[in-house]
Amino acid sequence: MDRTVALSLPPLLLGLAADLVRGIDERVRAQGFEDLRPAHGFAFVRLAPDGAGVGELAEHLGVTKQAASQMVEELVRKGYVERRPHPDDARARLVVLTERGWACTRAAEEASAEAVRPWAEALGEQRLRALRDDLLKLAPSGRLRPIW
Amino acid sequence: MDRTVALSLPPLLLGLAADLVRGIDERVRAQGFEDLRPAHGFAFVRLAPDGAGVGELAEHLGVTKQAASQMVEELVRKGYVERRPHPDDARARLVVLTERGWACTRAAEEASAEAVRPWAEALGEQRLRALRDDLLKLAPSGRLRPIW
DNA sequence: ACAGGATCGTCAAGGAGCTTGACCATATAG
DNA sequence: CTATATGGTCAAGCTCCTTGACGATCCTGT
Repeated sequence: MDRTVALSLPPLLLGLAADLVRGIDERVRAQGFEDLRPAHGFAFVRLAPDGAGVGELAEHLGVTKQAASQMVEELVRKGYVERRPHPDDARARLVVLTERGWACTRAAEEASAEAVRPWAEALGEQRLRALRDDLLKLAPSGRLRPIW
Repeated sequence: MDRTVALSLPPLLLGLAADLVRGIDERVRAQGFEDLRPAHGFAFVRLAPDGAGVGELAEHLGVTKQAASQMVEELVRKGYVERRPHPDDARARLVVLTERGWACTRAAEEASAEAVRPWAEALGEQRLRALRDDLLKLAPSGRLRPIW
């Protein structure tokens, strides 16, 4: 395969990803959530549906349980989540979003849509959909972790 | 524009970017460069052509001069770069790759090509080229910085 | 029923990588 | 030829992550 094409992809993709993260982060902060960083957004993704345990959150973020526990402690202190006793397991605790946590999640969703909007203008709806389909085929793992 | 498409793009793109970084990093390390992290690769990108000053490197990475200076110090200690006096400015120093630095750069290039190879198989050469063209239109800024 | 081991989560200490603030040396402008 | 701007470093501190140790609760085999 064409090596020139192959070698041009990583910088383009990583640059675009960095721009995207920055764009979303700025908008979310502008909505009044200035005490949050992008990493917190990745946590919310896991916590949003039904809550999760600290271990599950750690697995999702790709960090140790201790690190996840510390992040939860921070989010509790800032009022975005709360720890509840797990219904079936007295060892475990279920970390769930508070109302403020949900408000932030909605703001992040809106921010994402706005950050992507210029792409629709640049590519057209059709190619944007094709882009989505292509990315879907490349099957990224569920893990959303800031590795670099 | 279709909100569903818009909202599906960020996780896909970020997940793929994370996978890509991990894939390249693993291959580079496997080639014997175990004392380097992805962030060093971004530095090499800026240093490779003709070297650069600490300030320029800092700008490229999106960190303070002090942070860039510390990274240079680390790379000097590990033998990947060296500091030379700047020909025209006695204040400045030119940071350039050593032979080992160039070897690593070549290894990273090869690693990138290999990490992308599965994409060509999944999409076909034509759509991969279209993907490249689309990403090019979305004009990411030159900055390659791990923000999240 | 219960001993042995696995699992959930936290506490504590330490380290890597970044920041801010202060500072020299040199370059450039008025 | 002072006055200010710029390139780079030194030092201290902060943030987020890690490893290690631990108590509490669960599960499994006998």
